[in-house]
Amino acid sequence: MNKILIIDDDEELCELVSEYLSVEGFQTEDVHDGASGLQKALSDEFDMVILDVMLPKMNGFDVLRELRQTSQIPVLMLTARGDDMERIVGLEIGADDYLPKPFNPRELVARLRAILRRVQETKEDREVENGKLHIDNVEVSVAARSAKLDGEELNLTSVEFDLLVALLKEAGKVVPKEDLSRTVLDREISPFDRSLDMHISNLRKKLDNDRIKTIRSVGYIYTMNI
Amino acid sequence: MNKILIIDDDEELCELVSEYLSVEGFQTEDVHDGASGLQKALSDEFDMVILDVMLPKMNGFDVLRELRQTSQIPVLMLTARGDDMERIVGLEIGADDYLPKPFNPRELVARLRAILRRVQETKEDREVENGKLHIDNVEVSVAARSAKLDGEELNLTSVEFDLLVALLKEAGKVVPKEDLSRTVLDREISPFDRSLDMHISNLRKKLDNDRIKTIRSVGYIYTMNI
DNA sequence: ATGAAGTGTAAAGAAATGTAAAAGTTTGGA
DNA sequence: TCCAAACTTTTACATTTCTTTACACTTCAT
Repeated sequence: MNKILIIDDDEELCELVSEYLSVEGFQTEDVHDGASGLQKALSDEFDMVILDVMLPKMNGFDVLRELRQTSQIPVLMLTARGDDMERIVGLEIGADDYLPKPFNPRELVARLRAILRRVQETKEDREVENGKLHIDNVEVSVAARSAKLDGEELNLTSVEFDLLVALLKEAGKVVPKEDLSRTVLDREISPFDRSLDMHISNLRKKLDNDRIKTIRSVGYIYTMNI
Repeated sequence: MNKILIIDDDEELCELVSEYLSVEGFQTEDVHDGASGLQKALSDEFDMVILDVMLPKMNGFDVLRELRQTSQIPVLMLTARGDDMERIVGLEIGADDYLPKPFNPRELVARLRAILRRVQETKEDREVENGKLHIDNVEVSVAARSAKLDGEELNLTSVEFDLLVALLKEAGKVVPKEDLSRTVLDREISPFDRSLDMHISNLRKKLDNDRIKTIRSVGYIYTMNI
């Protein structure tokens, strides 16, 4: 569930929006001036901010500028209809979108979802780019050469780590022993080489889930839920 | 330089926008119907697409829907002013933003930058500028031959410093012992030469993080937090 | 069922690594 | 020049990691 912070001095509007958003599956909280809005926004408990430009004490642009010093939280700004300048300034100092008042609540939701989707995707892209593999309860960072099971660091040897990565990269597909030997042990497999089997055995012990299955006379597969 | 594909049947508008965008530092190319627009968009040579809704042969929504089957390229849609429905549909099927026509070119640029900012933030993590290596909490100035951990000067010997630089330059990749011996100790490694291992051991003590990992029978790797 | 081939894994053996301490080398000042 | 401190390399041994061996067990074709 996404938590959204609404910063707007119009309490009636806040209530209306909150109601609509809760129907759409968002959790909301609203504050009515810039200073306390900024404080809340920096508190790290929200996924997104809806920010009005016209505010008592500290206007929306000032809040946004302050916020962007340290935070990347997505911000959708509410502006007066037709004021192009305001829209531009907002986007240039780091708003993710704006919506002119008065707005259609359906459109508000569509925009919120568009922004969240964007953020989510770039996060995933970044993870992939940096070599993160995340399958069910195991999480592997290739760059950090660390593997976690249920959030807890696994103490894997170098070969075990490479083996896990090789399997996770092809999760759900059978990986032939020949391939594993080449990528993990860096040599061709020979008829009585049991080294790989031993590493599988040790890895299974450490993972302690039954995800690594054997495909007789072919290789191994890391199975996924669903 | 970012390459932008403009899909709009209004050739005059395409030219105007292209001109404006080139001044702002973008490269552009324009096509005037949906089918060839889709083809271009899938060609992987653009960083972003500006897509008009009203198009001959294949309208903007159809193009977007097709495009989203396989591509995550950012798309900004151009819609008729005031048509909420269009905006919403566009966002829901995967546009990253929309802009109602007629639009202020400054606003177009602001929106393009906002979207690209989101997408491009990935590349900023490692700075390798003017002889400085900065990875997580260690910072090395090659020119000054100084290394800092959490802002505090590390008292490294000459070999330790060179070793750290050699590892940081390839952070996230395994550096073979042979290479390290050549670049750091300036000699070929021999079977029972343990000098490098000692320097690694001493460097690890001083760094006091667990970033330097061993890859048995290959070399060492400086791992990164992601 | 029966045997051949493949697999699981404990345990022994081999190889590589970690590191304290000794030995050798360099450096900078008196 | 000589010495002492700082640095590097070698030595030696403990430890870890990887491979091989050995044997019990499973699977599959006959």
